[in-house]
Formats: sequence, structure tokens, C-alpha cells
Amino acid sequence: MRETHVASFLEREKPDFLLLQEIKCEAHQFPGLAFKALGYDAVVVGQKSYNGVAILHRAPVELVHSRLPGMTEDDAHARYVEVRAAGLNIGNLYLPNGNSGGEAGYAYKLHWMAALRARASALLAEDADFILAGDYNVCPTDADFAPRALSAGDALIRPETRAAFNALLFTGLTEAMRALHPQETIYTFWDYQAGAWDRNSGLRIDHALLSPRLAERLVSVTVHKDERAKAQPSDHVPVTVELSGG
DNA sequence: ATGTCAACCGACGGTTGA
Repeated sequence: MRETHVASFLEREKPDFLLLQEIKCEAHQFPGLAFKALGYDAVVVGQKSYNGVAILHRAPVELVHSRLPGMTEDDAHARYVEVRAAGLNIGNLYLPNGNSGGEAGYAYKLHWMAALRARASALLAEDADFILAGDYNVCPTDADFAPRALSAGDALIRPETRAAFNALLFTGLTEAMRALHPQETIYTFWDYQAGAWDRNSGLRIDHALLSPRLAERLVSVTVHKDERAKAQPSDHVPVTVELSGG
């Protein structure tokens, strides 16, 4: 994980919450002390080498889920953590890419998306205010990736992938970026390969979905593109979602 | 078909997943 990049972002932007994906370490290896010095505690759902998610927070939070409900007990992937804080549920997700492991790997992605939709439905049924945000590994439309950045059969743009994403939205959620910026070309990820950053061959795969009352409080969505130009950057850049006080 | 990267495992380099 890119500890110094994260620390400088916290220091500069001072978000109430920071949702991290692909921390790629177990919880005891997470660099909590550097963030603690800046006033942040962490809820960490880790795993050796791959996946892993964490939520950094300044005020106390209550852990709600450390696995996506509906996924089987033997699902070893650390891809979801949900906390309750500031009167809302915050779900941080790292949705399966779906391009590895053949058709079984892709089926896992679709299964995961179905479970996420079920979680959204359950939260709506509770009348909760909530946000489901993170790396969705989905380009919702052809406007969400640069020309030729992906091949036609890529799991990020397959029709079944987009149908599952739309099914999630159609439960009644609002995709924060497109609610405020419906037409702009916006990317949040640039591959390390093939000079993707230099050619601006990016993807928009990091999304924040808001429950109905939260959508009414949406003020701004900011992509911190400068982060990608730093030395040893992540291939994703941070996205800030600003909500008015509720 | 990738102009990449990091960690794995098992002993320096091929394999994996993104």
C-alpha cells in the first residue's frame, strides 16, 4: 500500500472517511500508526497478498459487516466492509474484476454483484441512509472508458456486467458522479501498461452509489487526478464525495 | 499481443492477478 500518498492525502483533504481497496495485506500489517498520528483510526478487513479493504475514520464507527452478506462462508476474498457512522451505513467494496479464472471467475463477479444488490435492497427496506462506494470494476457505459482501452469481451463492460450494475441502480440508488456530471469524460483509473496514463487511456470504474435521502444531500464529486502523476502512484486516483450536513 | 507492477513460492525466476 502507498502509505505516504495516503497520509499526505489525509493531511491535505481531511476527509471524514477514506475508503481503501486492494490494501493487499492482512489486518496486522496495515500501517495504522502513520494514520493514527493524523487523527485517523482504521477498520481493516485484510487478506494475504490480494484484495483487502479498509475504512479510515476520525470519529468512532460501528462495524456492521466484514463480508458481503449473501456470499458463502468459504468465500476467502476480503472485498467488503460496512460501518455505521454519522447516521449512515458506509459500505466499502472491491468488486471482483472478473477477467481472471475463466467463466468461473466471471460467474463469481456476477454472483457478487447480485449479493451487493440484495444488500442495497435490505438497507432500503430498513429505510437506512447509506453509501456503497469503491472499486466497482464496471464501466457503466461506453463513455466510461477511453477508445480501445478495453477489448470487446472485457468483464468490465460485458452486457451482463452492465445489466447487473443497472439492476443495482434501479433499486433506487443514485450514482453520485453522473448525477452531477452527466456528460463529462471522467476517468478514475489508468493502467500501468502500455503508457495508459501518458495517453490518457483511462477507465471510470470507481463509483459511489447513494440512497435516496443521501442523494438529496449531494454537494460535489471530485476526482483527484493529480495523484496519478506522482511517483509510484496507485493505478486508481481518489474520488471525494461531499454531502451537506444531515 | 500489451510499452507494468508486486508478491507469490522456493531458491532467481517464472507465475499470477490486476
